[in-house]
Amino acid sequence: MPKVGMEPLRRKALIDATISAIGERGSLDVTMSEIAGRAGVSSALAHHYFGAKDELLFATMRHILSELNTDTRRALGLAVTPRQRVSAVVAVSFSDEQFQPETIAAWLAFYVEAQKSAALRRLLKIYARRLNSNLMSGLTGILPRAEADRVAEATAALIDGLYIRRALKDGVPDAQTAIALVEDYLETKLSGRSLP
Amino acid sequence: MPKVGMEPLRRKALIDATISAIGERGSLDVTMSEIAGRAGVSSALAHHYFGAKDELLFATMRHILSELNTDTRRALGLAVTPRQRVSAVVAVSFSDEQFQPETIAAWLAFYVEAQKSAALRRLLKIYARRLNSNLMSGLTGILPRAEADRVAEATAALIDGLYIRRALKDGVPDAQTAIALVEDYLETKLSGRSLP
DNA sequence: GATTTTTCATTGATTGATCCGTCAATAAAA
DNA sequence: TTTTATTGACGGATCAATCAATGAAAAATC
Repeated sequence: MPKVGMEPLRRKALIDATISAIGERGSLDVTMSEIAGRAGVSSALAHHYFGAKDELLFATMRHILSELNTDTRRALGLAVTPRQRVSAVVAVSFSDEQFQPETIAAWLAFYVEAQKSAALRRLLKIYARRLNSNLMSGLTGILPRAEADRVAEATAALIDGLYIRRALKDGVPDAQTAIALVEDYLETKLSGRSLP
Repeated sequence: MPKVGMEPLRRKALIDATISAIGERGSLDVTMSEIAGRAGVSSALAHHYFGAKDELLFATMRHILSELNTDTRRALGLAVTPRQRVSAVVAVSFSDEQFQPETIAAWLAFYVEAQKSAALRRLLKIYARRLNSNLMSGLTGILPRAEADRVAEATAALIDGLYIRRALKDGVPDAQTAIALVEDYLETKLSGRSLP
């Protein structure tokens, strides 16, 4: 069975297993054995490819954010008007790929872990900055700078808040409702406005 | 030193120590020894009064939510108009007592833990329901039912989102700005409206 | 008021379980 | 024969939880 070129396959399998394990258990308190087991390998192999648990978790978070980024770029590519850009960012955040319980649970768990790990914190700051930048790329075409800043901040907070509530399966259960809430907010802030 | 009636004092000290330990470390991964040490007692005593670590954590979360509730009731008591009731709820959420890094970090950590612990999940659901109910107690005096529901949901999500961002010390660092953001949202949704 | 007894407070030491990370060994391509 | 893939077993560290033992206040007894 041992064939060459297993590394990328195993890495992918282990990262997927990490997401599903974290998603099911709802926290980063998953053992290397459990993750490896889900990926169909021994825990020793997980250590072989990732060195330490920290690095596996880090790689997993990077993978999640990377997918979010890819999806966002694709959606932004299709948007034409500034208003569409804003909606595209929102839509992706609650898309089927991103708004899954497993992913959300992992995202939340990483948020907590970021308080301990400087590396994770850096990663999440990048996410936050990117989300802000993506929102601003649309908002600055509609609102004056200062106001755009505030709306971006509020929208980002709103998205994060809906995420966390989803994680607890409390209130706003489905993506449709979540999008509607954010869009409703944006509409009241943007309606009737145009480039000043 | 051993005197009678130590129990309530120790319990309080241990809960305070738990909050500060969690706040400093940023997660529930604190040992009983560390907590006990901060409270100036042995870990055996912590077990003596709380039985298990779970119960100490549970008691700590209950304490945090209980304080939030007390403050909210006081603020609501001073509010006269429905609009003031809404603002009171928001103000308390970001008051000096509630919006402290330690408390926020603990709150976030408990959010994650709630996915594992049914007891904690129940506690947080109560918090969510109470927050919603408190907001609605003002909003129903201003908006029609359906719309009030949506605004309450969005406001709650906004508050939670600002909390989580505060935990990461990213964006919206101070309470003033946070309150301004939420109030700005409320103003756009409520301005010019009155009981239909 | 002096004593004995009971209750409460407290801890050091220990146990048992969990889990990360390592390592030597195996097996199959290349 | 060298490289790559893979694992079982193990060492070592950490911790939650227990327990027997100690000391000191309070209550009961005389």
